[in-house]
Amino acid sequence: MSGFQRYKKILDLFSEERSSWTVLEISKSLKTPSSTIYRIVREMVTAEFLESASGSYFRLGPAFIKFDRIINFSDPLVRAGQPFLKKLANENPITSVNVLARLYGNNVMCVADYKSTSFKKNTSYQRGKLMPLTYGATSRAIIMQITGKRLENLINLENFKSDEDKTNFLKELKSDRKKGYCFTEGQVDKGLIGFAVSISNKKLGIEASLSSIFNLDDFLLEHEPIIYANLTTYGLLVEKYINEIFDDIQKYHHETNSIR
Amino acid sequence: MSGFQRYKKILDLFSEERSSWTVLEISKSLKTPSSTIYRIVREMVTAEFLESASGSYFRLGPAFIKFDRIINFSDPLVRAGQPFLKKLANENPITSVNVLARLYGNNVMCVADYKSTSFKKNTSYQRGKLMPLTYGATSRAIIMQITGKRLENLINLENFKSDEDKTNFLKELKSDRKKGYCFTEGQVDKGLIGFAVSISNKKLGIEASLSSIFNLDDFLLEHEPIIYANLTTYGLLVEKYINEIFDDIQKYHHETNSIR
DNA sequence: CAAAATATTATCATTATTTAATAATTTGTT
DNA sequence: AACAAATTATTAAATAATGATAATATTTTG
Repeated sequence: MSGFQRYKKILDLFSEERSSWTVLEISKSLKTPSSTIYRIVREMVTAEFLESASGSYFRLGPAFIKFDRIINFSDPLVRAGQPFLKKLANENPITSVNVLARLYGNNVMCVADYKSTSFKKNTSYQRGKLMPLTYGATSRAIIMQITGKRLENLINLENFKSDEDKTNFLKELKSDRKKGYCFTEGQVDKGLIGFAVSISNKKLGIEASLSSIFNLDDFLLEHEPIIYANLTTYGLLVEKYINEIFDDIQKYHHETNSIR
Repeated sequence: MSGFQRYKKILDLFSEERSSWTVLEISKSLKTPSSTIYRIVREMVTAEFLESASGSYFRLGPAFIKFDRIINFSDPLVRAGQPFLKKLANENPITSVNVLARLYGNNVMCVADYKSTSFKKNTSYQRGKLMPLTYGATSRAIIMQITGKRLENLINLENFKSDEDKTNFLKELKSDRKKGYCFTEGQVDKGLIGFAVSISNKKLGIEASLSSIFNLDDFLLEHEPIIYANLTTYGLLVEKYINEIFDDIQKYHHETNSIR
């Protein structure tokens, strides 16, 4: 274990389910002597990536909150899309959760969410949550942008029950790509349905989606056209704003570089 | 530059104002050969602490969003306090921003915030934001819990304009400690006033505060008793819930340890 | 579409850091 | 105060990082 991995392995132990660890527990878990872990943990506490809690336990430190905030205020997708989520929620015909998600490596991650105040159920769609790659409209609207070798590689990482399932998935992907939007029912959370459109920006390397999630019970067929119209309109708006933000960044970098 | 510092120094370059850097820029800024930076950046991209953007720029990666989420769902202060912020906002006599903040090392950091929907002004009180140590009620309600040598050390890190300023600050701190709450006017944002109470849990090493921030223009003297009553009530409730969460954690650790 | 310019990765001898066993110290608890 | 647990300090040996340079990739441009 060397380089950044040394630190990453420790951080990866911390989860929602198990959010505090003692040095001895880490040491056992990573099969590394405690004197080594003590030194590494001390370093990370100094850097505020860990902090000591009660009873010789340690937990994740404030550095993550700080950097998350910086991303939230500077990530082009979040900056461009966040303000529209609430509007989308208000214009949807029924109560909804509205989500911006992105491809990160081999995962789909939700980067912003807005739930109508009257939406009751707990959902899996929350900022920071990793989503399954091949389930749900949110993810599908992202993968359907990807083609060729890269799509193949991504898909091969997933465990399909059978070859038939895989072929089916690819077929649906193709038809969704043609339609320009995705719809799925109960694939992520039971009793919920999702609609999604793609969002992308080649220059910024953004492969994302905008989606609205509804209670199946609330849904009537007549809502469908309004939902699609909203998603399409706001999807285009988000892409437009991403472009504007991209231009701003370009301009800024140009300026700061010419000053030197 | 060695150990975790090697990585931290790079991450610390990224800010709200300057959220993307090229390897060459990093290399210049840290006075380190680019071949070295290329290697380190590659490591961090693999670990998702950085990600490559367009035009050979890099920005902060999704790992921060993921870990922030884990903190948000597991930090005892956030878990205990978050749900009350909205209630506090609704019960306050005038529109408000309500904030949970914590001492982290030598800084005060806002860890959760809820703004009444009708609150118009932009404020400095947002999750992840570092607050000045000696300005504002939010910070003061935290520092007033600290005494002796530790208080001295903290205070000495701050630049007071004069010795008189420092003595004054300490005097006010003492009187606030007696009263049990803090009030300040326009110290952080112009035109805003803040009220705060302390929140602490010795076992968990939490030194925090709960505060409500109002527009000076909205404020009438008759609001004061209600504001204090709300803050005090909810402050105690938050402490109670922190204790319950602490007991849960204890129990969980006891169980998982005895299984082994 | 080829050539020039940039960006990125690979190589490797040198230098510096990390490791982990053990001892020493500090901290917390009855 | 006495004990146990947690943490830090000290080492030689093992390992990894550095940075100058060369080799590729990738973009940009004429």
